[in-house]
Amino acid sequence: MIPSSLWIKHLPKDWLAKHCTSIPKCKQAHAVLLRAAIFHDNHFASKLISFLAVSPSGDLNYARKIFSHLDSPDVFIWNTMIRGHAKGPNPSDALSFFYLMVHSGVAAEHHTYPFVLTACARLQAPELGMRFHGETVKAGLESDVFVLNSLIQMYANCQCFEAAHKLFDGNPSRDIVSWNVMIRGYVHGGLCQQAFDWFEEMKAKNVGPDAVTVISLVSACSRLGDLERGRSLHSYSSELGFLTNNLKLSNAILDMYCKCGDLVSAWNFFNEMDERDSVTWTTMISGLANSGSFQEALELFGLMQREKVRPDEVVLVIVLLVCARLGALDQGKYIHLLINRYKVKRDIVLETCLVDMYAKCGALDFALQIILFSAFGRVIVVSLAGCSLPFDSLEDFNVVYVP
DNA sequence: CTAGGGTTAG
Repeated sequence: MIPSSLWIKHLPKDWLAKHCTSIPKCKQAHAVLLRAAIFHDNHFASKLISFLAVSPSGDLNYARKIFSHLDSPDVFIWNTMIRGHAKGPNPSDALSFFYLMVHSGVAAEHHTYPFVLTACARLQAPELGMRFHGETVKAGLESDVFVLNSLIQMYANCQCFEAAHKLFDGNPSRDIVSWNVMIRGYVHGGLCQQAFDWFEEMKAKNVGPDAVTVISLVSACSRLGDLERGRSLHSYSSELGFLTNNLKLSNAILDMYCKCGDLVSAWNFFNEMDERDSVTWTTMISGLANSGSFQEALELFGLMQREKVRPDEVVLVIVLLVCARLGALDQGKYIHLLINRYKVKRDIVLETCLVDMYAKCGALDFALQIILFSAFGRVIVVSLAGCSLPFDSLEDFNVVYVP
């Protein structure tokens, strides 16, 4: 048998980095590390962990599992775990990892703070963010542009605009991202006019703006239903060439036309797009559905199928709602079949929509079947329309009205 | 290795 230390030398140096591109491949890499008895080597484990924790097609739980077997993770690995959790569904886990790291004797550094501050921003926890702010000052990191921008973002997203301004005003380290996070914070808090004012000031000062700036402003127009301003941001974007190779901006503009009720412009824009992803399709389909064009929404979903775009849970929710609205049982059953065929993640929203669709289509036996086999125990069926509900708060429940 | 963006029910 080849000694493991020799065997691993035959792997190209970047084998792991290139290899960790999907969950099954990570499992292989994991096995290789175990066999080669280098699983506890931070250098190798960190490649695995960074894919699993940070990549959108990763798996945070798997990353945690691997992490828990490491003897003494270095600061890079800790940062990666904090980063993954800050962006994940439970940002407070990022803070738990931060405290675990500090308690294990590994000191936070300039890479660490942007991640914990992101977690604070998402948790709307400015008091906690202020504590980290203090730590960055003590560590002399406040002028690091990454730390600075994540501090501004944290305050702006928590609607602490005075604190955000204090950091922003006249700060020599600030850049285009500092402007963008301020604007984003205003839009997030519904203060859209302030966001537009900042945009004007930016242009006056010859800073940026870039595609990210425009996305925030376009989404402000969607919220306000401000078609005129949305349209002018659209032409502004094409003039400056922001629309080429920027699906996120294109999707935001498409959504803006839909939310502003201009389905004709939306449809034209959709047809002119040279690249579309599942969000593009979802946005257009939901635009049709929300404007009452239920049949057209289903037809476009059919086209999406023929174009072989994998439906995600969001678009399935929308078409299920359409089926419920139309009482289209056969189409609804077909959507149910697609959910199984594509192994779409069945979250509580999707599950509830399935129950809702079957119930509204009069197929109560199917609706009950879903409830019986549901992984979510809190799906409630209220079997008579108009009856009052015996709960003070519906937050913990998903209620389905059966007509 | 790091910061900022779009779609989601009842």
